[in-house]
Amino acid sequence: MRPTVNDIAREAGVSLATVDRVLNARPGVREKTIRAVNDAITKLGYVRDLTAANLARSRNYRMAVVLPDTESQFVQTLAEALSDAGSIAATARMELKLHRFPAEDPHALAALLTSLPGRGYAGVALMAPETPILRDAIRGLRAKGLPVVALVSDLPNTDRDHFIGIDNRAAGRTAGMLMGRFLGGGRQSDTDRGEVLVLGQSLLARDMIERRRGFDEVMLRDFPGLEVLPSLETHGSGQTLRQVVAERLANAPGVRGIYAMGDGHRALTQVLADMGLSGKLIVICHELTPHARHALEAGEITAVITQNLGHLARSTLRVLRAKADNQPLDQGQEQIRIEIVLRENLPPSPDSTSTATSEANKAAA
Amino acid sequence: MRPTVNDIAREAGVSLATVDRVLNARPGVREKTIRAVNDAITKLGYVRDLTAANLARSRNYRMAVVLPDTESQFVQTLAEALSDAGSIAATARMELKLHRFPAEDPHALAALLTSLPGRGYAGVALMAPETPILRDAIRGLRAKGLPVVALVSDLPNTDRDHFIGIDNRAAGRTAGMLMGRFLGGGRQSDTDRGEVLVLGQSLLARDMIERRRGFDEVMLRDFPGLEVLPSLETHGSGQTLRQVVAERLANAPGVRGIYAMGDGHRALTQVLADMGLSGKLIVICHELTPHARHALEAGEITAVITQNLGHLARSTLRVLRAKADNQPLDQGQEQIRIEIVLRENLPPSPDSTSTATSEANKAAA
DNA sequence: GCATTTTTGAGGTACGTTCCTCATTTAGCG
DNA sequence: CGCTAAATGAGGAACGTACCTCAAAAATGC
Repeated sequence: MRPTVNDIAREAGVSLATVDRVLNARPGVREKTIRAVNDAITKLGYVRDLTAANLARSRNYRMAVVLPDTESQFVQTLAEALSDAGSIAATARMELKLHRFPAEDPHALAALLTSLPGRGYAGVALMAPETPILRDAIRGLRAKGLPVVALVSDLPNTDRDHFIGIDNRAAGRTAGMLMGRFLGGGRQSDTDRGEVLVLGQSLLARDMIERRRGFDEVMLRDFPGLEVLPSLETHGSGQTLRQVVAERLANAPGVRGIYAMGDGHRALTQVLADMGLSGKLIVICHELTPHARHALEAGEITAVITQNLGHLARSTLRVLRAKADNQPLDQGQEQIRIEIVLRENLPPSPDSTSTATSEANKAAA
Repeated sequence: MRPTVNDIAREAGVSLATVDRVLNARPGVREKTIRAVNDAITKLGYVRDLTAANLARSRNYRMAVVLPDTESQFVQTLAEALSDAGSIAATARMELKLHRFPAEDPHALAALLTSLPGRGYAGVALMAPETPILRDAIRGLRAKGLPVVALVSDLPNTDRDHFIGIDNRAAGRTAGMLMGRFLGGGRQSDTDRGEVLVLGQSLLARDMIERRRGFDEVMLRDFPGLEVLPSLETHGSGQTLRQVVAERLANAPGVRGIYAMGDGHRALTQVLADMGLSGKLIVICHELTPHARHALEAGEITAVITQNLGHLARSTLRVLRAKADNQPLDQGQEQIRIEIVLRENLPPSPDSTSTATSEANKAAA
């Protein structure tokens, strides 16, 4: 049998109350006694039973997740992953509420954030671009004792407790290395000449900037024969994307690869198909959305750099809870990895994910 | 507030005892009453509080993990990951015991497995090659109600409840695609001629066979210009590896890539360095061991196909617990992905992993 | 309508913690 | 040494569920 607090008390020759004071760092215990209790703990190999502890505390975790109201498939998939993770975590006394804010309105976002503490939240996860007013709002949340976690895109100059997402600079470097190598680079033959097109939604978003920076870094250093063209902005519109890509490809016959830093896989594969270029270019893009999956399977996209959104969602919950409890994180588990997906290692489609809730219910019944 | 069993009883107009009977599928309740209770459950959105339930049951999960006593860095890293995950999971009433068996002795393994149920285990995870006697042993465990999970290498023809690991055939295909593309394949130029060396510990192990099969599949289909040489066996010995590789490379000047399906990264990079070939060949291998990390960083290895052992370890615990409780799995979470690691997306070294335990203790104190 | 079986209710104890209160002991200090 | 403040002990209630017993009520068969 595992030792309990009572065993510790007996072993240390103190009362249960004292053990409790030591365990929960309550004041009014002598150094010497604390040591005695800790010795007993290590001697018996006591491990606090968190289930019992949480029960006694009747601790529950109501968490807010704040996302932009963009309709992009990425944000949508993320929202689904989060709500799935939330409904599974319900058995562990967690509750997760999704909030949306108008993507281009920092003031609305700040107002929303400011209103959160009053609604009984124990923590906030947030995906948003960094603005001064957001910084203030986050400071306010932290001051009220709420942990704040940045999602997908970091907010390095704020008080946020943690960032959950990938290093976009490294992701860009990864894309660069793949692009260079796939184009036969590094072998100094004349075949590694050519041009590479880069697409981004908006060059203002920090993640896009970092990806581009990482991409350029590697291309310049390792693949000098390849010329990377200036980024084309799509502003999140498929229409614009098709237009600018078609125009550029028509004028630049030397283009052999495309690096798509943002969304818009469907528009991209479509314009390539229209021009009869499907499968003829090396196409590398980000985020394994359903469209990207199809395009990979069809050979229209060569590789996808992605982050596992299910992992990201579960990590968000774990990190928020740990921060709310002032507990340490399992760094290895919370590290979101930069995944490279080819057609060959495409994980099976998680179609069943959305039914996870109903399955859990069935089992409980 | 979340509804409790008492709320359900009140809502359904029955007693607490009846609700309990329904919830735990105990006999002696009329169909009609069961329906009333379930209606109340759905109406109030009741979710069973697993922490309280486990506490009441004083349920604890003592799990056995059985690994071969190989000294390979892979098995060692896996063992560490498992024991780390185990000590973290201790707070959730889980206890994990590692057992080793003589790698070449199926009878010793079977004897070990047969002795497990008596020792109070609630589940068994197992990494071992499939043999008839093992099949019987697993059947015996299952008959005694113990869930059995295959680790790393599947045991498809046994009664095992679940397999935790990657699809090695797909991993081989992934390696093949990378190898072909990195060697400039698919462009029909004469530069994609060349030979590829394949190394494996033993051609008998099922995972090696599958990797080789997947690799060949892609190479034949997509990169006909590249010739894949017959596998060289290293038998897990660095000595042998160095010898056979040196000999082959000396005799086959056309070799431009090496696919190492098994362990032995150190021996491989060493022989390449000795021959002045470091960084001159495309080298793809499996498992992100510490040596592989260094070699990646140094540019001696081009890419590593790997599975996240921390994830695998945590998944093992979750799956065993779910199986022991007859609960459904979160498929998305338990799916181990085939990861491609280049120098550019190498995750930060998890040096801190081994201190996770002490950190948790500190926090608890 | 009666006896019998089935179903339901009432109540209690337990799980391992947390977090109270109040009394008692001990240490520190002049 | 006595006084005060600090430290400790003793005990109990609570968290939400599981599981037990015994009695009461309802349904069933004849």
